[in-house]
Order: sequence, then C-alpha cells, then structure tokens
Amino acid sequence: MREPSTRYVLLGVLATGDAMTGFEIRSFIDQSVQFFWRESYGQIYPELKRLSEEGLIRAASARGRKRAAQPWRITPAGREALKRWLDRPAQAQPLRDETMLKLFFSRHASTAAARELLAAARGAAQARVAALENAERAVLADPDDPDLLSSLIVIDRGLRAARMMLEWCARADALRAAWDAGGSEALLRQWRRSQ
Amino acid sequence: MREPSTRYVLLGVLATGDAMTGFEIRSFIDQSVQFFWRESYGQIYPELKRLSEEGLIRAASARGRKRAAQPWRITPAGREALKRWLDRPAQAQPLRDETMLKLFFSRHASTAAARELLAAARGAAQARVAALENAERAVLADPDDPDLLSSLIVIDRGLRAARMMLEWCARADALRAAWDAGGSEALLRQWRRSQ
DNA sequence: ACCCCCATGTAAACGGTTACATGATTTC
DNA sequence: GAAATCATGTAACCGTTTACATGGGGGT
Repeated sequence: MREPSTRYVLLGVLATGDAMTGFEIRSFIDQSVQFFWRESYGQIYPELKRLSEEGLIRAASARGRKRAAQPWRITPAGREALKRWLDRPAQAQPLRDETMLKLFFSRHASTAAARELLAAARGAAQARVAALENAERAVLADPDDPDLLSSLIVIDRGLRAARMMLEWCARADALRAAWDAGGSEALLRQWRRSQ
Repeated sequence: MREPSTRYVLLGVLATGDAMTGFEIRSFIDQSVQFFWRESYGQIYPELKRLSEEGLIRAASARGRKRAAQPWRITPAGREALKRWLDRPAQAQPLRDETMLKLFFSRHASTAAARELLAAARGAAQARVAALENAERAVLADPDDPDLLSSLIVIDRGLRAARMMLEWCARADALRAAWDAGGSEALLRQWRRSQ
C-alpha cells in the first residue's frame, strides 16, 4: 500500500496559516513547488471535502466579499497529521523519464530525431534555469517570508538539476560525436576523458 | 490525451533483435534503465497481447527448450511504430518528488525530522552512485554492445544526477545551519556565497 | 452587454501497482 | 524431492488527468 500525498500537500499549504480556497491552493502550488509537484482540481476539491469531514481542516467562510468561494483553514488536528507525515521517511523517488527512455532507444531512430531529443532537453533545461532564477529573485525580494529557507533549498535543488542537465547535454553530444567519428574505441576514449 | 509509453518500452527492448519473453523483457528493463523507468507484469503481459493483435510483435515459439514461456519478436511494423514514436518529442518530464515536498514543508516538522529527510536523501544518492558505478563497469566490460553509446549516455546522466544530489545535500545542510545560527540575514549571506 | 478571471465540482477514462493464483524447469 | 527460479496471467484497487458543466464578479 502506498500512501497518497495529495492531502498532505493541501495541509502543508494551509499550514502557512492563511485561509485559502481550493483555487488559491492550486495557484500557490503552481507558484512555489511547480518543479516537483502538481495537483489538479479533480484531486483538490474532493480531497478538501474529505479533509474537512475528518476534521483536519474547517471552513472559514467569513471573508470580505461574499462569494461562492470556499476558503479553508487548517485545524490543530490537521497540523498534527501533517507533522506525523513529515516524520515518516519519504517514499517513491520520481521515476519514468520519457526523454531518457527515448534517448536510450535512439539508435533505432534517425540521427536527426536523436539530435532533436537532446536539443529539446537543452531548451527545457535553459527555460528551467531562467524560470528558477526568476523565482530566486522573487524569493530574495522578501527576506521575511517564513518559507525563505525551504524556498531557497528547493530552488537550489532545481537550479542544480537544470544546470546538471545542460552539462549532461553537452557531454552526450560529445559522446555521440566521438561515436560517429570513430566507433566504440573513440567513444571509450572520450568517456575516459574528464571522467 | 496522453500517450502511453509502456508499449514503446516493450518495442524498444525487442528492437535489439532477440526474441524475449515478458519475463526477460522485465529483467532487461530492471538491468538497463532501472533508474528512470520501471514496468510491472500487470502492464507487460496485457500489453504484449495487444501488440501482437496489432501485428507489432509476433510469437516466436520455437526455442530450444519447450516451455510455457512465450518469446516475442518485433515485426517490421513494430519497428516503424517505434521509430514514429521516437520521432515525436518527449512529453511529461518526471514530476512528484516526495522528498522535495516534505523538505519544502519541513518548517512545520521537528528539526530532527528535517535532518532525517536530508540524511535519507544523502544515503539514497550514495547508494545510487555505487550502483551506477557498477553498471558503468559492466557496460565498459563489453565494448561491442550495440547499446554502448546509449548506455553510457544514460549512466552519465544518472551519475551526474546522483552527484548533484550529494552536493545539494551538503548545501542544504549549510543553509539550514546558517539559518539556525543567525536567521534570515545569515541565511542570505550563506546563499550569496558560492552562488 | 460582453468577456475574462475566479471558482467549484463531477464523471469517465486511464495508467499503474499490488496481490493473488498457478505451474513449469532447473539445480542442488 | 525440495527449493529456487522462470514464467504467465488476472482482478481489484487507486490515484490522476481530462473533459465537461456551471456560475459569480469585476472591468471595459
């Protein structure tokens, strides 16, 4: 049995203290942890209902404007549940990277397709670096954010991952070029260099 | 609509040329691309049946020993389908990293729990480096493997990712220590250093 | 009056894992 | 002949995405 983590994302976001609607929670997720987590409304709304039935969150109806919007607030029981989850070791590292899969099988494709795959990976990594540098700037602009430490740790991870991808793309190009030029011997020579 | 990639993994493995049973395909996946892909029998067997109905693979019954085992061979149509898939750009970069999620919310946990999370991540990364260095040795021992280039590219990616994680763990520790010692000012000083 | 954004929700389909059942073959 | 390994398959369950339906509020 695997434990669903969706509920804990919701609790974690609400743990900041502010009452938020499902829509706002989703926006928050898209802004803060977008690079390693995503949630769809189809998950969020039913889960919020369940959480409130279990007493881990409660409706905080009174807001300035009267609306159909339903803001939620975390309860003490919710904070405890979140804490218990955080105390448990994390499971399930991310798996299933389609780019890697295609690259691994790329000798069955045209060389153009293989080059295309690497180029796309490079483009994605560059975009990611740019997005993360923006996020970094935004975080540094507000040094009193209680999430400052967490945000920086997470952004650092994202930046390192993206830059690693750029280096790896260059390396993959070099390996491929060596292979094209001189087969397995040249490839192995290239591999041993800067290893 | 998202495209299922399971079928193409099967085709990709069979494209090597050898006839293989579902069991052997799974073993091959576990040995070659285990770090970014996994398949379960519950996916493999029904999908093999479907592929054979579509004429992308065909049964290659006659093997030396008579068995319940059912080896499959890729057909020309299967190779074309694989190629078409490889020509399309890859979608869906891997998402949902529970470790990152917990770390992001870790200010709501005990400091012991946060340290524990990082320690586990470091341990996992070290194990991964060791496993990948073994894989590297195994690959280098057989320079005539037609998958040599792909394997090295993939191993390189895995090694870079794992080593990046080790560096990031150290950095995260340093950031956390700075925060504990001197709050956000010390944290920001530490952040700017070696940035 | 119209459009865009905010906002909630549901149903269907899908992909995937897990658990379970079963049995052949090899090796010791 | 027992144990380990090779091997196939299915059913149930679960989490997730997608598409669809609906409507209020603010701005132009």
